[in-house]
Amino acid sequence: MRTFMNIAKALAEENRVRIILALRRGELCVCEIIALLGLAPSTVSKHVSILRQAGLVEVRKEGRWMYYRLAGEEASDVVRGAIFWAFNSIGNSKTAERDSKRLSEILSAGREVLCGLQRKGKQ
Amino acid sequence: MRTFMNIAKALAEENRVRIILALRRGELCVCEIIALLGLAPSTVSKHVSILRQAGLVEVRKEGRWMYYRLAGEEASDVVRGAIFWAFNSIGNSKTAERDSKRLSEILSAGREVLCGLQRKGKQ
DNA sequence: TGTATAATTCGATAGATGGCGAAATGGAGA
DNA sequence: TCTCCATTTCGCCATCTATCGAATTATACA
Repeated sequence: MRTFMNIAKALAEENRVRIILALRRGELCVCEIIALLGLAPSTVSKHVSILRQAGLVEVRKEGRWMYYRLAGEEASDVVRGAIFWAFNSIGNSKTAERDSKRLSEILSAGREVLCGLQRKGKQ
Repeated sequence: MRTFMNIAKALAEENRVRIILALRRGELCVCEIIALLGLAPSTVSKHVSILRQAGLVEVRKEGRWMYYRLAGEEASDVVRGAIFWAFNSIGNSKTAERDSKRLSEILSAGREVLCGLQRKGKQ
């Protein structure tokens, strides 16, 4: 029950749900999520932390950057069920489409622009 | 998105989730839910109201009593998906079993005892 | 019509939560 | 080592929410 409640609480906030939806495309670093949601870095960090504690997302560290991704097939039934429910319910919602478009712009600008020019793989 | 968020928020509270689980057995009147959860009537009323607004439960009025039941097959995908996710995730949890046992006791005592002797269907 | 009662609504309050900015952390590069 | 910067943690504040008791509503029955 505790696990389920943690996940339900994690999903009970729209910005966190938007993060989940945005991660369908693949992993994102924090600064990209910040750009998408338009929130303060500390706020976004808190949100992804809650999603991580709930088991909905996983994290990979690369240098100074943290890359978040959706929990995969190895995740528990509860987690996969939650993600399935969310995608099925709002995967095609207006909000999801708007965010998807916005995320395309953010990513097409190049991660170098967004996250600093010093980044590994800059051009 | 609004619909989904309403449901997610409704599920983000343990007492409300316990109500959902308890309703698997069939409809319950408010006083039975009160007995199960051990909360004040006003609190329980608020909870079922939130569940109803989210579309997770439906209500039937019979005299002075309100009978709540789970949303049925005619409900939207979002609603049915939420209920499916919850049952699949915690239908067999310790909490669910404990509540189920407790509910058996409550119901076996007879609704007349719990909800008043004046009730239609009394012996 | 009056009383009793199941349920809801209202009003108040304590605790949880989302938000930000400032400070701390940790890794990359000079 | 020192500096820079992405991210996180911390402290604070505003808002939301769960809870209760009191008042209200609505229905059954005398």
